[in-house]
Amino acid sequence: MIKIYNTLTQQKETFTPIEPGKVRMYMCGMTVYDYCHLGHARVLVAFDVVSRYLRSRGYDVTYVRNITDIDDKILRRAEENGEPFTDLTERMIDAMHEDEAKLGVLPPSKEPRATDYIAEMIAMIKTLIESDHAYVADNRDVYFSVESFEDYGKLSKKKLEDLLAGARIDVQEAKRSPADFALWKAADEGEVSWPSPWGNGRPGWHIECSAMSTHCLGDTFDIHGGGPDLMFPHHENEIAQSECATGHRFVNTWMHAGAIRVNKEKMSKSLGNFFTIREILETYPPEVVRFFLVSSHYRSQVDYSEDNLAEAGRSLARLYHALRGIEPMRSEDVSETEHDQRFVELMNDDFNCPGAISVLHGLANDINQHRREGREDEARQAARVLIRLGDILGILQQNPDAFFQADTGGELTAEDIEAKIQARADARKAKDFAGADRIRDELAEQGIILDDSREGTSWRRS
RNA sequence: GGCGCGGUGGCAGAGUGGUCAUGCAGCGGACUGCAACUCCGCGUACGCCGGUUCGAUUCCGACCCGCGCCUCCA
Repeated sequence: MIKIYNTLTQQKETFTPIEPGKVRMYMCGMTVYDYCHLGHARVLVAFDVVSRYLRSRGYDVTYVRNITDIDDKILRRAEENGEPFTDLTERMIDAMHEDEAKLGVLPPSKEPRATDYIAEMIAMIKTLIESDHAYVADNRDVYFSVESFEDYGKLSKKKLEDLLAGARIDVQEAKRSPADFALWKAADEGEVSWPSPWGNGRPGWHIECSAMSTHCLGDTFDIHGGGPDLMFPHHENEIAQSECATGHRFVNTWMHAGAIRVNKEKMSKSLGNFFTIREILETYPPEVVRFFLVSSHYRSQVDYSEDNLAEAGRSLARLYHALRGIEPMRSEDVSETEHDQRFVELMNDDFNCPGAISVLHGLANDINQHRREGREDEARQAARVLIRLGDILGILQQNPDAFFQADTGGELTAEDIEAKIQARADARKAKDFAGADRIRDELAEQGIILDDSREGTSWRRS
């Protein structure tokens, strides 16, 4: 029994898919006008884990994550760059795919792009106009009439009168109500546009997600997720559009990830305090970044700092140490253990990854203990379980040596290091400990740490 | 101002009405030529004040502090 915290009801609920055995989920993806930052990575990883976990529990998951490839910010950036907006978006989509792959984020089942769904958006807008939920304004924009939907605000718990009273809402002449939002924006001469019954224009931001999710998943689907800052107005508006257009409940479970913070402030584009995934990957291995992200619950906010990332690296290293130099037993020879059960118990409770990681550490401890006491089979079995559970979180799938010895731009090659290790072994054999220690110290200065064991000496980059 | 979330040991971070989170760092011991790795062990943790209770970090209320949303942002 899986429980998920539903933003809509503000409580954990037992998850019951609409269609038994199948899960239909949608996540709001990126607006591709710039490189992804850590906040994006957070959401990407969080929902990647959700989909992996649900699949591991036997669900047939259809995971749709859109790409917003038309938007004012994109047009502005392309204009600044002096390039067609499609060049910009193609480049950023490629970059995003690269970043995702590095972080171990599996491709979604479908990745619809807004520009491929203009017709569906227009159809939906038409329906909304026909049912008086939307209107064509004097400036040729089409707006959704917020007052026509009595549940408006149910997700973000906002009251319409409070929103209307809010001094920060821009009162546009053309809108009937200041809280109304654009479904279709009329294009000026020379602007990027598509033909529509209301003249040339481009879609508003929110309508694309309603059109794409409905088209790919149906009027009602199981899970809709996204970043914390999408709850209002984006998701609120999606609900309004979709429920008015289809007449059905839009989404059963709403999931929102917590924010990444830097110095106690939310990492965001507007504050400019963001770190892109690629710049962080210049310093930290991708798996460490992912481990850092899954080390805290998806709904809680996490503080980005070098120290926290470094600590995540040390914690992950402990897990890989346990796996090093061991041949895991074949999966089919390892049945479910109490560690698996504990892991599932924790993950069933709203995807408690930090708790699940504690199970992984328990497994590492078991492996080390078994090996120390010569129980090779037990160790190999536990190693299999560790790798199997790690896979659900998207970690621990590398060869441990590859993890420890990944080239971080040091001057020494693996061959150099092996040669020095041999030289040290010779010195030790000759009881020249001073000489042996000198070699070890020299390597340490280059960031190479040696681990001796009965089987020999292994090395890793610090 | 409205709405929402959170304050756990040196740090990170789960969780629970009454024996254990877990990791990092630290300390002691074992192992080691010495280290590293590993193993064993250690540390008056639950913002503050009341209330409920046999018993509260966990439930209720007040208070203090921090954060988020209310505008484009994952």
